Amino acid sequence: MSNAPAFTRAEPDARRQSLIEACARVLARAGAAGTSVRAIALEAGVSPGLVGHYFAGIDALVAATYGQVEAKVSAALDSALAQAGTAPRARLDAYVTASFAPPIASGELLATWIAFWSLVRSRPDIARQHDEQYARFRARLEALLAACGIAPARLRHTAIAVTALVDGLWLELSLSPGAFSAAEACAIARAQLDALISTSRSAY
Amino acid sequence: MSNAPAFTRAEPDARRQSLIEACARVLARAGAAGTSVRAIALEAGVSPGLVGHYFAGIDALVAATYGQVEAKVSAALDSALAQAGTAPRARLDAYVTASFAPPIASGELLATWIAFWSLVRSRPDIARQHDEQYARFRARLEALLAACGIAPARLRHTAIAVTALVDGLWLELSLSPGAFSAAEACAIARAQLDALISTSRSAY
DNA sequence: TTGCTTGTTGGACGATCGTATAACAACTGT
DNA sequence: ACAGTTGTTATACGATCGTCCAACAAGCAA
Repeated sequence: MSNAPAFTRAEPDARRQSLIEACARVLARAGAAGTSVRAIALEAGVSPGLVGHYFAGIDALVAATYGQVEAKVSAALDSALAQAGTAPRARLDAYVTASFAPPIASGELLATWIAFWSLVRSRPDIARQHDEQYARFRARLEALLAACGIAPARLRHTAIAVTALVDGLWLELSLSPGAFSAAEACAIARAQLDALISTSRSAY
Repeated sequence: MSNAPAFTRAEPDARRQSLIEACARVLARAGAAGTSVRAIALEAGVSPGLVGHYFAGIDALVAATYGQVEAKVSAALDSALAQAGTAPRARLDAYVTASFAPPIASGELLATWIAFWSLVRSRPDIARQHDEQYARFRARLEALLAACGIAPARLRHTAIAVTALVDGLWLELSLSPGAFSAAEACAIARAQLDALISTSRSAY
C-alpha cells in the first residue's frame, strides 16, 4: 500500500482554489447550515487550520466561492455569446438559453447563492460585492439589448426587467424543479423578450 | 418597580404565535446564522426549553415562520385586490403595486425567505411546503390574468413569467436597495404586463 | 381543599463551532 | 550542508450549539 502523502505543499493559488472548490461542494451537499471550517477542510483533504491561513473566516471563503461561481457563470455566458455570431437577437437568445442550461442552471449552485445572500444584509463589504456583480450583469445585458434596438431611455428598465425575470425563473426552477422545466423557462423568457422588443419598437 | 412575572402561562396558540414572531425578528436582525433556539427564546422572553415544547426543532420553527410570512403576504395581496374594484387590469396593477409596498416589500422579510430556502433542498417536507405555496400564488395570478383576456393556452406560462419577474425584482430590491427603487420596480412590472397583455391579444 | 394535568423553567449534557498556536515539513537562498 | 522562510498539521481552547430532563407553578376537576 502506497503511503498517502500526509504533507504536500501546494502552490498558494492552487491551494486557495482547491479550498474554494471544496467549499462549493460542501455547500451543494450539506447546505449552508452544514458548511463549517472542518467540513470544508475534510472535503479538501486538508487540516482545519489551513482554512484560516488562506481566508479571514468562513464568510470570506463563502464570498470567494460566490465570486468564482459568478466568474464561471460569466464565462459560460461569454462562451455562449461567442458561438451565437453577430445577429443581435440571436445573441440575446443565446444569453437566455445559456442561463437555463448547465453549468449555470445547476441546482448545486443554489446553496452557494443562498449562503452568499444570507450575508449581504449584515456585511457591508459583501453587500458591495453583490452590488458590483449585479451591476456587471446588468451592464452586459444593456449592451445586448441596445444592439436589439431598445431605445436608450428604456434600456435601464428593460435590463432590470430581463435580469429579474431570468433570476426569478432560475430561482424557482432550482427550488421547485417540478413546477416547470428548464425548456419552459427558456421559452417563457424568449417570449418576454419578444414582447419587450416589439413594444419598444412600436412605442418609440 | 413592578415585579416581572417570571412564570406566565399563555394560551398555547398565543405562545406559539409569539415564538413565531420572535423568530421572524431574530432572523431579520441577526440573519440565518445568528438565529438559534436561545436567541429566539430570549427575544420572546421565554426559557430556551420552551421552543422544543412547541416545535420539533429549529427547522420546524423556521418553516412555521415562513408559513406565517406567506399568510401575511397573501392577506396583504387580498386586501389590495379588494380595494381595487372589479376592473381586471386595475386588479392586476393593484397586485403588482402591493408586491412592492410594505408590508410585503419589507427588507426584514428577506432573511426569513433565505433561511427557508436554505432548507428546501435537504428537507423533503419543506420542499413540499414550498411547492404548495408557490402553486397557490401562481393559481391566484392565473385567475387575475385570465380576467385580463390572456388566452388559456398562454395562461400557465404567463403566470410563471409574472411570478418570476415580481420575485426577481423583489429579491434584487431587497439585496441591493440602491440599484433601483420600489417605484421603479413597480413601473417595470407594469410595463411588462402591458407588453404581455397586448401580445396575447394580438397573437390570438 | 386535594390531586392531576400541563405549560414552563433553568440548567446539564455532549457535540460542534471558529479560532489560535506550537511543532513540523518542505522549499529557497546561500 | 545549513539556516531561514513559510505552508501545513494537529491539537487545544472557550464559546455556543440543539436537545433533554427533573423540578416547579398554574389552572382544572372532583
